[in-house]
Amino acid sequence: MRNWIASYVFRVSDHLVLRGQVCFALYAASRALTDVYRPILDEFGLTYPQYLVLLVLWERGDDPPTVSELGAALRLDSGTLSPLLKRLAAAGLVVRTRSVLDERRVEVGLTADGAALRQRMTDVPLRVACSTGLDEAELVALRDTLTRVTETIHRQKEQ
Amino acid sequence: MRNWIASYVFRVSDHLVLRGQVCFALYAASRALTDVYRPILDEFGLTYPQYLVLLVLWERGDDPPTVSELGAALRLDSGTLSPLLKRLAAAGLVVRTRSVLDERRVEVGLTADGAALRQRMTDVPLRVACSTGLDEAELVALRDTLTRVTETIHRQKEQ
DNA sequence: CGCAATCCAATTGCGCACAACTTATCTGGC
DNA sequence: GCCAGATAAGTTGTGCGCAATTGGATTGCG
Repeated sequence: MRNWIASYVFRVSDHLVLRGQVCFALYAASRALTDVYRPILDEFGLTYPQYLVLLVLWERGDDPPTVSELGAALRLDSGTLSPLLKRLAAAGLVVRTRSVLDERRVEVGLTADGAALRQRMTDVPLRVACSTGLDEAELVALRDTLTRVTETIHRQKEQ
Repeated sequence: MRNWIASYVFRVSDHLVLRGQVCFALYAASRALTDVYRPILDEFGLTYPQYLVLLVLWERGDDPPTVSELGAALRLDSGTLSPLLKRLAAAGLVVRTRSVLDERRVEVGLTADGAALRQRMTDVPLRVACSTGLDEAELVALRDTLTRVTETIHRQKEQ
């Protein structure tokens, strides 16, 4: 058990073991954290990706992003966002308006209800962070490592 | 509510900021890594969850797991696994057989093709690990932190 | 100006994830 | 042996996530 920690690459390339791979750890942790969010977001009638969209809109304030800009922030394409935004609009949280200057673009703005939701959800990240069992330093380190991995991968793709 | 958590959440800027949250970093990194797998697994006609199922089957060797046991290893339920296993069976990589001792159970075994695939895929984890840009120590630390988070969350759920 | 190339959002199709439910089988208490 | 409850796998329905395509708007180049 010890010497396999000492040699991640060698062991894995030799034996293809599930528990030894970062990829599975990442996949499992991501779904586990979504499980923590689900009952909390259910109180607000939201799914996790819908909540992420609202995070971006709250952050943007008076400057409603286009579907593309939302996609760039969340790394999601129109195939995912179009129906998701339709559901947020049907819930009365969001309005979609064709840009006057460029009719290809659709601007995604908050309704009063959508904007008001922000105040009611301020403690959500706190509740989720607690469930990880990590302390502050570990949370920050984890976030920064993951962000670095994501950016490394995306940089490679652009070339 | 502990104070250290509050300082984690509010470190980067105010409330509810996308880039400041571990949850988004995890979600983004998981999808980014799946993006790395996609073209590689395409060569073998597999999706990422199908590859994970094969990892478990290869690891088990002569002892074919039931659908439930597969589900416990991957944290997936029959609603996900049943159709996935059907597709693996249609691809000729897997056979599903009702247990003789307990006819509720379905044992998932490898075909010759499914078993042979292991040899052809030994270098897959290496190719993916390289794309993260992390060194060996970082990979091991990341994997262990994520595994700890996942287990903490699951322990909380069982209570 | 003309029009091909580009861009943007939406749509289609497929494969997860997961909740809720159904069907078949098994177990324990009597 | 009988049956209530538990268990296993499958099915249905919803919502992502992403590739590929479509249709309308815009840009740029000659």
